[in-house]
Amino acid sequence: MDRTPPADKLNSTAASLLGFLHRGPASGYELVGIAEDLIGDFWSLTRSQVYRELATLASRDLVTAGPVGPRSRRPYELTDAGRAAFATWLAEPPGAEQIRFPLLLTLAFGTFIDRDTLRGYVAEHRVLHERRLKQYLAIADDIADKLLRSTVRFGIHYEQGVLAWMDEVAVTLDALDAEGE
Amino acid sequence: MDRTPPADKLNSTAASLLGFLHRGPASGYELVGIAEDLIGDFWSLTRSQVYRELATLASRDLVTAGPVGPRSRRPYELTDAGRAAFATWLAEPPGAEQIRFPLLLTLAFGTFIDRDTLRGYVAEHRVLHERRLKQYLAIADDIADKLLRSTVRFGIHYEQGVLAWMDEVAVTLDALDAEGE
DNA sequence: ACATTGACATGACACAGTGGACTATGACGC
DNA sequence: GCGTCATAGTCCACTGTGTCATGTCAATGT
Repeated sequence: MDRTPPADKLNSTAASLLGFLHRGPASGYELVGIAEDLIGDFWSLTRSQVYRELATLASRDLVTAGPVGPRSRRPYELTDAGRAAFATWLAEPPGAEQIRFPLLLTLAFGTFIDRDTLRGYVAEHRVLHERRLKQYLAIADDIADKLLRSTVRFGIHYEQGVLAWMDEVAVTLDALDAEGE
Repeated sequence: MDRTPPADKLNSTAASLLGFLHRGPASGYELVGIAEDLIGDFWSLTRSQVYRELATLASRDLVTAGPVGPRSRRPYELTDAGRAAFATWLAEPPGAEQIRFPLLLTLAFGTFIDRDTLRGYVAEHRVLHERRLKQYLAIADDIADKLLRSTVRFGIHYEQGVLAWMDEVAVTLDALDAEGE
């Protein structure tokens, strides 16, 4: 039997860390911030996971840990092996998105809830999505990197879709009330 | 100090299981199938998690495990306590959606990839989203429950947004090629 | 009758990802 | 000097995902 070579695949968090480190050395805390800034709403890095992965990456020599700096901040730097591993990872086609949208679940159970409560839930989410859309629109044109800008453009299309859908839901809820009369 | 009462909060998988069990007794396998059918693309239940949660729910008497049936299938049934716990959970406003979209991450790292590869990634995803949109459109009008239908309507708005965005990305990629000339 | 195949069904496990609690450090205002 | 707050890292429990192993039953061919 051919024994499978180690392969040492990167998980997606590790891969994105290597990616962000191309911008220069950064600490775990900064990396979380960078990811949040750049595509926070469509790609999450959590602190715990980041620090764990950095430790693992360091042990694999894909990054090197610098000396602890000012605020006990420890910068990590990409190694050549790290660059190579990232390039390999990038060559794989990205997987499908995953979405978990509790509001949709709640709506699916809508028969168990009174309509005003549902309306309230939708309204609460609506303000959130309006805020996001507004913010995306505000920053999109200032992003120099066209591809990075297109990720924000995704956000714009997404939020517009969500808002249009919410309008529709409002109409549906009213229609149900009218029927129930 | 007021000691916090146990509260015994449900996680969202457990809650959705209780919700789906309102339709009648079902086994773990069936529950996964039901969830998949009803809102599969925007709410995931994985088998492992479902079986774990069913065991936990049973130990809390929120469901009762029936005798193992035909294909070693074990049906679970909602108890009154389960119904109550579900009602309590429903009264909490649903949290924000979370989305992890690897393609966006890849795009954010677009400077490290040649444009044709990117185009290929986008094209691959495109067929997937076209297929989904088509399917949602095909079934939406046949869903009797208006609220359930609105979850599919979400899918329609979402996929339309994604497709419009992909068109935009294609233009952006072409523009970058033209510049690079 | 009996083996083969394949859909159905459960479970075990390892790993990835999340969220909260906790500690410590240093900048800043007072 | 002292409190406060953002910064920064660590730990831990739990939730969620993906894969593998095992078993069940029906249909099919021989």
